Amino acid sequence: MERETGKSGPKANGGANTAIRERRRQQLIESTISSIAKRGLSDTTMGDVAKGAKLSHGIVNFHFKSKDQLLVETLRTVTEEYRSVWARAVDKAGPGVAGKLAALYLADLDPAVCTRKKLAVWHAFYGEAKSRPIYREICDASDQERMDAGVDLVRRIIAEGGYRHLDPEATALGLDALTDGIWLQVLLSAGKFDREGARQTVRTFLACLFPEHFPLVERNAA
Amino acid sequence: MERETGKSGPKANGGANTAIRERRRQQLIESTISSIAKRGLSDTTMGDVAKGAKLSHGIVNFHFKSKDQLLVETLRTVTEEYRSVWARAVDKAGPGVAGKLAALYLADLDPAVCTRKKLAVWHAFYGEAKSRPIYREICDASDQERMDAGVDLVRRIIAEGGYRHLDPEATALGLDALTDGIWLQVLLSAGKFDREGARQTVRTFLACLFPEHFPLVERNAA
DNA sequence: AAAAATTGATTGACTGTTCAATCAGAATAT
DNA sequence: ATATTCTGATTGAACAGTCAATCAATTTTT
Repeated sequence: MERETGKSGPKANGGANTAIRERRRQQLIESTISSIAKRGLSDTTMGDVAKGAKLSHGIVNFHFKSKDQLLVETLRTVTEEYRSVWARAVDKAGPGVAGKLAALYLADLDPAVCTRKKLAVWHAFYGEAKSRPIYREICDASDQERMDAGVDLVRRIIAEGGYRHLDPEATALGLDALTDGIWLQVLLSAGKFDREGARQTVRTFLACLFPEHFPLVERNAA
Repeated sequence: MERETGKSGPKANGGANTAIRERRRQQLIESTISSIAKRGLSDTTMGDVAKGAKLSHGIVNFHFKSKDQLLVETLRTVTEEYRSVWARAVDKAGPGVAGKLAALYLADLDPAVCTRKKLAVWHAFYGEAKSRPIYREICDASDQERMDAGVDLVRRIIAEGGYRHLDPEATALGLDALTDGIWLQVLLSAGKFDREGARQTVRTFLACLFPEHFPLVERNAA
């Protein structure tokens, strides 16, 4: 039955129902995130994922070649989301270096990425990064990009403020470590995370590093 | 070699050869650490552990009631080791507050704890902390103790230096985050970790926070 | 002789993957 | 328009493999 002749064109049904396909994939990835956050990576089964997405058992392997691929794409999704959050934050910040710098490092505390659910996913993969090089590759690209952005801004603020005692790479690495560490505290703290407090801490550290750019506000002896 | 005769009492052979028993347990825990670091937590099997310890597969369940218990005791061991490292470091440091403070936070970079193997173990458990409350309990005790020590020292150094703009809890939390974040970088960096550089970074942050206590050395424009 | 360790086998539960059958919706043909 | 055909999406069951745990018989160590 010659169907592909005529208007259908070459890719005919190749991109058949891409809409529903993509929605299902998103749905399953979302369910994977939830399951990892709730049960951990090792206790997340294909059945859990399917059930969480309110789909049948066998469907996961229809949309994803294997469990491994599902996990990889889940990590990729979360990573990409994070990347876009900090990139947009830096972009939105004013033209000043200090503002951009603060935006970059405070972006880690954005409610869109700084939730226990998301952080549980990150760290679940971190725990296996050593045995699964692919996990590292995915994160590395994002991390490197952010690190470069940080070093660039730090270098510029050092030039502006004459902070001769600071090394750009080391300082950016330290600020990176600071926010990563705060993430860990969010993950391990039993829900009682003070976001505003964390933002204040980051600002204080920035103020101590770059006093010419960030005002050191006297605290009330509360 | 009077073992269970005489004084052993009622539990007779219950605690028969405690020495060798304890050595085997340590041996198996050590193997568990290596396996987690190499394969990740979810791919670590009882067989792997036994093989790594060069013991037979049936023996693991002889020394540990279950796999879960083995994992818990592994985490406990690593945690305890860490605790003793920083406690000793603070103790050994001179009487000055600044020295103790530096010792506390630099202890995280001690080669005894700051190895990818050990850090992989930590983070493997972190990834499942949410679903396994027992993991959190073990870490929490240690973390709280260290946090208290940090807050105490920070509070004293603030008093000494009149750093009125710093909040003790927030600052200690930030320094904690800094070293935790460096750990993460060690774990994810492909082996090329610069320990001395990390120590320098920590010192620089301390110097910016407490300039009266830590000299801010001018860097050579390298 | 008693404790510790080994070996091999076995059980039961669980999991990722495959697959035949069915469904739903749109395109095609009548 | 109606019937027919096609195809991707979905289901549920079955399969094959793995793993933790247990056990009995045996050997080694102390």
